[in-house]
Amino acid sequence: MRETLYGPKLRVLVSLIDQQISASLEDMELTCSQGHVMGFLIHRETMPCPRDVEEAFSLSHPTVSGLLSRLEKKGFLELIPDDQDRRCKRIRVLPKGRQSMDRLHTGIRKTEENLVADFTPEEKEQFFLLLDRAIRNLGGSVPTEMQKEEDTK
Amino acid sequence: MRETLYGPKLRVLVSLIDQQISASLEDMELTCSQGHVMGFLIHRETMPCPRDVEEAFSLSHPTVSGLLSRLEKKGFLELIPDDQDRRCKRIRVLPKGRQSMDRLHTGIRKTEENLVADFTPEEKEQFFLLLDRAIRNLGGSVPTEMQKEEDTK
DNA sequence: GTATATTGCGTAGCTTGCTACATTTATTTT
DNA sequence: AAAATAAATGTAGCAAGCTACGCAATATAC
Repeated sequence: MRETLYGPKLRVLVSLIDQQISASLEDMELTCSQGHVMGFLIHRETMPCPRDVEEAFSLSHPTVSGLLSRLEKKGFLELIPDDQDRRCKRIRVLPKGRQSMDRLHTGIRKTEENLVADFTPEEKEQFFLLLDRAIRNLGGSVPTEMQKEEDTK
Repeated sequence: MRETLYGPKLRVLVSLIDQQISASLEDMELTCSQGHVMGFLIHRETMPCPRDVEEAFSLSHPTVSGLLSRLEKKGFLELIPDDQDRRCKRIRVLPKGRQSMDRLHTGIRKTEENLVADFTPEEKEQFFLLLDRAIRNLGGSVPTEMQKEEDTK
């Protein structure tokens, strides 16, 4: 009867993913979190607001606020007040932000590939489903991330 | 053909685990990280030094330093200069620290149970193995955690 | 139409992680 | 023995996560 803790394994895994993606983003002045946010922003045709980022990544609004303001300071995006709803801000990705896309994508893609390098297609699918169920078991909601708009429920 | 990213799911899962364990430790004035460190410290018969904590959790020394000083401030432990080697400090767990153990263990256990609440035994085993393989695929080593001293290599 | 929620965001202040640099003590070289 | 190296910790400063509180704008209730 061995101690079977998932928590520590999950923690290590996340930190390895972070390290690997950060390394690939190093020369772009982007951290891993910032990279993911940029990835999300670039894939939206309508200009998202901070709230959308919160929901996409299950982050609190002060965290998102900090991320966006740092990205703005570095010239990756602009925050523009919305005329329709003056509570909201619209996020406009600037050229510098758009340039980061390729690097980011290959970084994430490569890390994701490495992660499941020796998995069979069935195991990949299984891993996916188990993660989703675990998230729901803890009362969380599965991140939709990079999905196209139509299948976001 | 949908985008299949494991990273975001893993991130969300870790953050849910943290929240849940933290919640169970709330009335002990302990955070999740502090709880884990206390768990480690209590299971050592010889008084550990900060360096041991660094290695056990793969944390940097400033991080450990911060954790320990907060735990000291709250009366869970004492940091005592070592006479043999005056560079080192020895960590003495105080009674208040010892009392935290039960709460911590049930907190972790309950979260772990919730996580895989609707998993069949086979799925639990599968999840385990997939996590281990993913960690190895990214060049990491599977955490041993809370092991007894004799089987720590 | 006014009163009351609700929503979106800002700020303050905390913990936890990091890197980089400094300091002190031990150890190793020479 | 003196000098150089290594080891354990301290400190500064940053990013990223959080909660709690506040405020302005919108939506809802009555």
